[in-house]
Amino acid sequence: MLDWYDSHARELPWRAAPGSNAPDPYRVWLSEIMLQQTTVAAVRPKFEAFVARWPSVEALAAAPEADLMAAWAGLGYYARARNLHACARAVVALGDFPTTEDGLRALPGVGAYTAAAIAAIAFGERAVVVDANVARVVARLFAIERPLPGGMPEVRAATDQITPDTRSGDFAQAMMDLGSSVCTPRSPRCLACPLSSVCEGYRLGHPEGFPIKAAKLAKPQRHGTIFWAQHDGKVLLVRRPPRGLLGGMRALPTGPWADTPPGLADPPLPADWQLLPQTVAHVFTHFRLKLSLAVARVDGHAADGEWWDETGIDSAGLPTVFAKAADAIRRARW
DNA sequence: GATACGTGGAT
DNA sequence: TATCCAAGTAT
Repeated sequence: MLDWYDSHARELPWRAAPGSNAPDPYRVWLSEIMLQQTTVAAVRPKFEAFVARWPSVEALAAAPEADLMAAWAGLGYYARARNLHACARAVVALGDFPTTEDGLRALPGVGAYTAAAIAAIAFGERAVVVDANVARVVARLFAIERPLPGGMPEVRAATDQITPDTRSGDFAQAMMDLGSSVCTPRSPRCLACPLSSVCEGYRLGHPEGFPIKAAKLAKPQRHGTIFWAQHDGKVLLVRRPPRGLLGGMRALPTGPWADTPPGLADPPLPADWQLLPQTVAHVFTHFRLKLSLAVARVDGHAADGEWWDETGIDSAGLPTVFAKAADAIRRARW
């Protein structure tokens, strides 16, 4: 795997250049948080923007949390952004990043995977790094029958057996690159795989059958209403509660979310609200949302929130669901 | 152990 | 269009 990595590693902005010294722990940490359940393609431009704006953990810790949340907009899983800020401050308070897996594990937003990845990649510690790519490769390599996630202890034990004592960070990244480009979920390219000669899943003739996974639950359909209050070229935005869905993010005001369209229930301020004919659909991790769009021209009513220049709404740092709704409303004639 | 938590690309 | 899936963590 290390030989394969030396000739096939992807060039990624958070990786040290080939032949250079160990990568910057700040960049490794930031990239690992961003990459949690998120594709490389989505992370790359966000990572570049973050390190350009905040080149060090000290700079990130000193930033207002609202700036960080807005910069994170569009990446999803916004608890990561809140934890990122808390973690940066914790690291500054400590003086530097912990260098051990246990020390890293204690930081906000750093779980078992991320602690192992940072320890191995940034600090050269031997650590067993198991992400979704590694789990898939290892489940095929050993033809692990126990469905995931219940079979994760078995996957972890098998990964431990094949993790080398040196360059375990490169080994982890090699396994992830292999999972991403060769040992893919649907149609693995076994003819290009350096492990095919020792892969039990390949020998059995159905590597794509691993890992076995528990069935997923259907997503319920829910409904809600977005309120677009416009006054003198400005639109009312609010800050969502600090925890829960889209927690802490700047947002358009919404009414309750329910099993049937809630209409004009719970507007942010009294006005002559008008429902537009179109709706906006959005899919979250665990439910589908169909949004009605309520609009009103208001005359300077007091309301909790901030009035944001409508033409600059793209710079407000809105989560995608609200950006979609804003686009639909601005394109509509009303 | 189960559930909440986003989004966009691939198939 | 529908489904799957991603460098998971917190509770």
